[in-house]
Amino acid sequence: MVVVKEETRRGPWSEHEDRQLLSFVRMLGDRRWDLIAKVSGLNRTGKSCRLRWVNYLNPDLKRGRLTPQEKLLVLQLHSLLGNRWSKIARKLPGRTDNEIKNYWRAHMRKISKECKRGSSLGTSLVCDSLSLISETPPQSISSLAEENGMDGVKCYSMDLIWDEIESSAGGFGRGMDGACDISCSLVPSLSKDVSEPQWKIDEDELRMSLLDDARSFFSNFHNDTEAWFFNQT
DNA sequence: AAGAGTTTCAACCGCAGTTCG
DNA sequence: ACGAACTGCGGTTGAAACTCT
Repeated sequence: MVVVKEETRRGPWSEHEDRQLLSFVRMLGDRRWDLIAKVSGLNRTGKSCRLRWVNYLNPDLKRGRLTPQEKLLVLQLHSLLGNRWSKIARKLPGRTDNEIKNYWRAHMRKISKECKRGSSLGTSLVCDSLSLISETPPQSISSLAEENGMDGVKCYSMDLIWDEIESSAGGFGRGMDGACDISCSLVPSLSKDVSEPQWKIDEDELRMSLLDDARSFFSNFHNDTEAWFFNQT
């Protein structure tokens, strides 16, 4: 006799499954996912149930695109926390780590594409990202860092920042093949998240203009103040 | 109108950390 | 103290929706 083990269901959730999961989460809470998976008869893994709840069914979730304010906050927090999406998500009530991660990747893709094209939009997007980071008041960064248990973080003055840009770039990350890599340590996460040669632009000219644009951008915003950056060690 | 290219979003996977017996 | 089971996180993928040519 052959016992056929029913395959665990995968793929998109049906409305019926959603309703079922919802009612079991109400009964058992949103912690015991393996138990929920077993007793609900959903034939899904606990992991899958948790994910569906966290990313979709949880009534506390906000629907729709991130607002401009939320986008700014994501960029600021990412500059501080790196790819710790769940930590970033905790600062944006109603948003999930998945949502934020997706937004960040889309944002980076946009920048890299524009850079590839060599358009000024690419430059401005990069500057936007840099400015968002620097607009965060030092005090709030400090408190955020403390909250997240990041003691010993490194603060940068504007001078240091520019030193770093210029040195890391033998100009802007002059890579092995001489291409432009603006994902210098100034914005550490850029290089980590963008796969492929997405930051590579051939023209030295563009490299210098990016640098100039960024420099003038910063000088406009920071005549009187210093921006603070953190490096995780 | 249609096909190609791009973006968005939901879901899966593997791994690391935590809990429990 | 140890190992198994469970949970949470970050990276990745793929399908659907949307936009462009």
